[in-house]
Amino acid sequence: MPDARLDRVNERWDRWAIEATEGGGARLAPLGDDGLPLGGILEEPDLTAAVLARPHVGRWVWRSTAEIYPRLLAAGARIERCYDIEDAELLLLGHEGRYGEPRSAAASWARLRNRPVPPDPPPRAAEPGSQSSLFEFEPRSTAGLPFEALLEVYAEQQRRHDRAEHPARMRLLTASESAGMLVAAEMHRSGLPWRADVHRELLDGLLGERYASGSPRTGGGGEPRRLAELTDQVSAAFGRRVRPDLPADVVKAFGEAGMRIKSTRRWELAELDHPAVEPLIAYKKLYRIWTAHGWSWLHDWVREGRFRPEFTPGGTVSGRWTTNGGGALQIPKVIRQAVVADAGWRLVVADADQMEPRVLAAISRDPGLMEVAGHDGDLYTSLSDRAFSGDRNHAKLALLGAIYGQTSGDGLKNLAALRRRFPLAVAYVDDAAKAGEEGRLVRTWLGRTSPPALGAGESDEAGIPQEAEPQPGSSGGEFTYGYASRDARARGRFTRNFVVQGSAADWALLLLAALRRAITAAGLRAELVFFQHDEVIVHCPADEADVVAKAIREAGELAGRITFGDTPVRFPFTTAIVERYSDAK
DNA sequence: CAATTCGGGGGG
DNA sequence: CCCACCCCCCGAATTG
Repeated sequence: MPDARLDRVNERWDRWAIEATEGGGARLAPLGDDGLPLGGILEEPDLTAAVLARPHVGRWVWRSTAEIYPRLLAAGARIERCYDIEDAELLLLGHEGRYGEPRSAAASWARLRNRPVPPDPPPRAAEPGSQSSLFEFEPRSTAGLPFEALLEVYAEQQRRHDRAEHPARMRLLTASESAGMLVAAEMHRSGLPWRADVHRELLDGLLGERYASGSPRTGGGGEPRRLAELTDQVSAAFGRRVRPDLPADVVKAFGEAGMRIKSTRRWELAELDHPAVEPLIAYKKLYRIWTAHGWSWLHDWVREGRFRPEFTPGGTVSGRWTTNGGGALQIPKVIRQAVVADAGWRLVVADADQMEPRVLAAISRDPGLMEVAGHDGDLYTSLSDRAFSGDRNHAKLALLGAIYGQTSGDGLKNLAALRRRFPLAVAYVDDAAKAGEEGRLVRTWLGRTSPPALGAGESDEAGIPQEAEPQPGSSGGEFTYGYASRDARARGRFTRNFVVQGSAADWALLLLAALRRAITAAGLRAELVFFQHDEVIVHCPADEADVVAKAIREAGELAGRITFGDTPVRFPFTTAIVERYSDAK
């Protein structure tokens, strides 16, 4: 029971730790500036009621958002901010160069106390069509760790932020990724509006009806008529039965026709002059839709007019999100016709314009590139006017080449022009590449840190130029390019791209947080329903659409200032207010 | 037999 | 000379 002192802090303090207890209750404690509990620990019988009774709490500190927030949402308790201890642990470990150590709160506490560190539990697979992690309703929300121990872990994490290279940025990183966790849970709950009837019509039109018999995987029907026809056309072109879905068979068939190919990739087939090419390419496109986004996918993933993928903020090393199940970040363009707003509602589809080049301008502080990125207009056009005599495509390729680490082709010439005009920008990514080649770590603007090179740490070679490795099957005496081995160069391309892609992901977290807050503050019915690297979709009543579009643009600019500080770089969006996702752009 | 790898395609 | 970066998902082939 709360004593009088706790009742007082209840009113005054805005940071509380909380955990769910067995039977739907909660354990909670107000925290001081040092992250330590101010007084005792409270126990209350109803988790949701405990949260709803404390609207003054500005930040809820908990072990895992994915574990606790879905049930709060289900009970109608949206919260403003949280701090996700296990997510922060992952970011802090990375920053400390301890990538790969277990990130559970239990592991963190064990390290604190010099006890045996438990390995992380294996990630569970997504459950098709699940409303949320409802089957996790009761289980081990405390994960075997006493609440007091969890609080110790949190307090120590606060001190670890202080020791980061840029403490304020690191705090912003963990806070914004925690906000991302809230957004992820809320998007899962809202779901992307999905018209199964439209999807089915689409499939019937593209693939034709299904013949009887066939693998259940493909929706209880056999191979669709259109695929069977294309298989016949391919076979006719070769003069024998050929299975288009078996690369080995296709390679062999072309060989028999006197055409040697290394693979059956689309671009390679497109080079060939042969009657089988056209039906083959058509087959591949449709086959992909059939297997990955066909009737079976629809059955597995769409419930009651919504597609509810599980979003994982920071799911990739660079900080980009992943989704778990359903392939939500790879929805083919043609399938987007099935994403339709509810009656009287709209989809506001917003795409950040040339996000990565703008981020490079912001992080490198290159004066010329900041100038180019300081306008809302097309960045590549503006770039080409300055340095590529008006050739937009050359400008674009050069910039992307610099960001990706292009090593050959026409882009290299253009890269030289880029280097002359934007020396700081190119130096920024070159430095990141050099760090990677030398086995050093690099960080995003906010402090997300690259994983170490494989075998780094055991080797004394970090920082020492390595010899090129002989190619398998080569006769030795391999020509060496610069100093770095093939692996080191690959790593250089990775770290080069990491600082840009990752800093863009930093910005995207702030964008989502700002947008979420703006929607709430304006009291809109709008819901964030989709996020894909540089693109957001908000589902809202038609009369809110203009306000939402404006809120997105403002959130983009705000995210730019919060993430990168004082910068002239703009972060504009292309927004479309549509009823169907496929009508955007 | 299940688990892993390969080849191909989808997204940014 | 490595022939750009980050991913997910599928079926077939291969491996344990």
